[in-house]
Amino acid sequence: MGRAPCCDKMGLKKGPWSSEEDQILISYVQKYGHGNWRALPKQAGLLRCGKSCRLRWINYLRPDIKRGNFSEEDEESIIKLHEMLGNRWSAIAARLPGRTDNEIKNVWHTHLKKRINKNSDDIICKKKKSDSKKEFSQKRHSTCSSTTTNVTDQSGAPTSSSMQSSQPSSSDLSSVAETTSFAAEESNNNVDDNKVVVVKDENNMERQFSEISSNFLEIDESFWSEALSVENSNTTYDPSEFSYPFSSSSINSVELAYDYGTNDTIVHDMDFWYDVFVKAGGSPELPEF
DNA sequence: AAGCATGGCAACCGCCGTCGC
DNA sequence: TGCGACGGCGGTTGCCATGCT
Repeated sequence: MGRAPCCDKMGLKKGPWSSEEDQILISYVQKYGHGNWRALPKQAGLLRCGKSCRLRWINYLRPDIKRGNFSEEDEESIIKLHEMLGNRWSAIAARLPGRTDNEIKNVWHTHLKKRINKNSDDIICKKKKSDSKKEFSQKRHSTCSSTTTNVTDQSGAPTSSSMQSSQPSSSDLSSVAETTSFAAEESNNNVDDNKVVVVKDENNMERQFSEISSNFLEIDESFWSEALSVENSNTTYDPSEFSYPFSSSSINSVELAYDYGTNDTIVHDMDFWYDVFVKAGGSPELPEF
């Protein structure tokens, strides 16, 4: 069953590309483009399969390829992106202009994975930081004013009441961020995992965030760096491409990642989320970019 | 200097999703 | 609706360079 690999065709060359082959491919693509990879080698006079041509072009011959060693910043970006996206090399590459998925994958396996393991001590430190954030979150219950309501969905998924349909336009986001404020009172000072914070924006529109402290702990540097990357991409993002929320039970994450969960998803300005996060009791020391 | 081990990286393989017929 | 062609992706392989003994 299944299609035979295209390179199984008789007479097709495999292995490293010669400079002559490279030149043929480059000049052909520059002249005619690469509308059909399978047909390309035949038309260009290359004894390669289309897949091989495509790979060679994408990973090596493309004019916008940034060659050379990865900078420290690049490597940090990869580590953070991998933390958020996992082994989705193409998604990571899309956020690093000029770098290919193959290159990033290689760098990860040869350098960064080892570095991560080596830095496991740092992860422990990060955990301690999260613990202090939790402490901060609990402490604020005695000082921060807000209203709370019960979350009714047993699965932990956002309830319909917490997924509001009214959405600000993208252009409104900055102003919303500046003026978001808490509703005036808190009915219960105890930490209760079934409560949500109700935040009102400048239009007096209620916006709900759960107070499940463990969910708050998921909103760490990774969240902010991903939010930043989404913001910098300057496009409407695809929720499926966004690693937050990790699960439907992460009510805060849902609320943060989606603009109240409608189909017309809008990404809030990161300042907005930071404002909400801090006002909701997140450590003001975070994020650290 | 020779042989072996290890690392780095280009390229390949096979699976999957999408699209057109 | 089913099927094949195709592109894209992630995992893996294998070659070559370098380091070590």
